[in-house]
Amino acid sequence: MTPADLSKNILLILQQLQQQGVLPTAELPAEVVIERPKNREHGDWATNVAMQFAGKFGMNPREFATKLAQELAKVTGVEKVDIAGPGFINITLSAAAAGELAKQIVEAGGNFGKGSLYAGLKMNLEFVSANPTGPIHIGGTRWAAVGDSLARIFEAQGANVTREYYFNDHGAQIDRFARSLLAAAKSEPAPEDGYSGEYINQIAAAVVKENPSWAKLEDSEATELFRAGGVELMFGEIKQSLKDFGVHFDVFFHENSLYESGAVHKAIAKLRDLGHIYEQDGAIWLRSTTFGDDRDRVVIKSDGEAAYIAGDLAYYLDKRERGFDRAIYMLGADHHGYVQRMMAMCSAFGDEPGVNLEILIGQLVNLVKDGAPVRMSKRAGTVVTMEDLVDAVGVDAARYALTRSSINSMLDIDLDQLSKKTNDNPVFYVQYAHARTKQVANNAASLGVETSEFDPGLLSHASESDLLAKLAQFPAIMNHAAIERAPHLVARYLEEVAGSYHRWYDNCRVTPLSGNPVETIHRTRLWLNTAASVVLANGLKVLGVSAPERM
RNA sequence: GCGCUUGUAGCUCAACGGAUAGAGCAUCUGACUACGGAUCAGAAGGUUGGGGGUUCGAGUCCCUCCAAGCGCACCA
Repeated sequence: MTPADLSKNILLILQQLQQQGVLPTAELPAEVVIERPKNREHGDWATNVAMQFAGKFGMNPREFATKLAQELAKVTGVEKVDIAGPGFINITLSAAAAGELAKQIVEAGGNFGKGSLYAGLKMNLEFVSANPTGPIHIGGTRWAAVGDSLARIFEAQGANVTREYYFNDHGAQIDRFARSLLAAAKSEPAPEDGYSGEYINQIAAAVVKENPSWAKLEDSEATELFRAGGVELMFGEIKQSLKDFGVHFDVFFHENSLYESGAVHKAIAKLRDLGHIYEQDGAIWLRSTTFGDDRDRVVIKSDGEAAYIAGDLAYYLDKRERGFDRAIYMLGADHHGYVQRMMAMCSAFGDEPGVNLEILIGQLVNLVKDGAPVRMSKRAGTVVTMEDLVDAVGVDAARYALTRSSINSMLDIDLDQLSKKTNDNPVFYVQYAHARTKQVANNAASLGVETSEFDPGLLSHASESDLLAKLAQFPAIMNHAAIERAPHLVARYLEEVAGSYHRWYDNCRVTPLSGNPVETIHRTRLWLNTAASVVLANGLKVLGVSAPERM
């Protein structure tokens, strides 16, 4: 008996009561929410359905709750139903009904926690998309961790997810990058608005090595040489970093390709046909104010060059033409000003904002040293890259730390904390719980405890009831995390599971004390131990964190 | 000035509009001749930034004020 089962049962009972005329006909709730009460005395599960819907039936909540409770108490596996406060319905399950779940989880294995919320939906999730003018720094690293987890969460709901990275390899910043490389090759100071740093020197040297005759070229040709070579090297480095971080992208999309293929002009032509393009002051404009933007946007500048948004138009159209039902962009808070114009663009194409196009804004990562914020600066040596972070704490700790907070909150990364390699990351708490499940299983095997028996009624200790209830919530957590686009919910949940598991371990032995016989209860607990193992492993996988057998 | 996000324990952060606001770290006190002590039990720690409002019920929704980060281009 899981919370989902309870929910279904309650809906069924409400329908029956209506048919019997006990309840008046009124629209039934689409879903009955079952919660785990914070207070143990309130039973195993609780629902507030009476308070939320009694009004619609013209009844007071307690009266409604009483009628529902009478029927609910008859359901097999339900031991006790109480009505509390303004109309909470508190449900206590029999130990056997609750314990049944251990076996279900073990049998579901890697599938436990999956759902069908987005079955068949083609999603394009674009994240990181850091400019290829330098290595990925800590901010982009956050999106790498969160975005990949989110993709896994969507996939667990049946979505077909394409992870995509957009390389801004077109336009002025790449020009600056190319000129910076050329300057470095000539041992000249970096251009005023250019890039500098050790990595620029290294890339320049690498391009020089590949093209020994570069110095004979005109500056314009040499710049092209350095552009192509530099961008290529940067791509390679970024891809390698992402791979080392455990993040796989299905598509690396090059902005430049939109210009080379004519997709930009095609997109503008389409908008022109739709009547949303006009000309003024020598420039081509998108009338985005029609769709809620606070001003119209220049698409082609008066000098004939495309504005940045031109690429975005073509890129979005390209995604839709590739068959994606939903294009999700993950952007940093410094880009939140784009949301309105992007949504306007979506509308202009005749699509539905928020459905076909969704933009997730995440807050930036702050660097902190000695309690004071520091600005990332190459000269001051305070740039923290993805590689730096991984070198300092490892992939598991890095991904976990970046994923366990809501993207709506700013994250402080403490430089000293990083270099200390401390044990205060909760990931170790969770991983240790998983390792423990494996060690317990090993001990059980060597002492001849097997899964040949399962008597769920024996899982009656308070810590077992607590652990079972916690495990039962995993599918709901995964569903919620998908709807809210919030991978941190999974991390927080795992910490709770780990806590429940550790407490259970402390109270209930899977292997008998030496000299004592193996009994049914030990064999039954082995199922629960494996169930905990399954949930911890499935959850850690969603976060891209390893589930070690020993630490 | 306008907009987006945030403000919760000493610190980092949780909490579908639900009951006594929770974890980890840090602090203090206990627990292995018992499946790994990277653990557990317990203590302490809060006017959820201030003030109004909505309702059976508000950290959560609305208004307002305060504070912080970010953004308001024919830059990318």
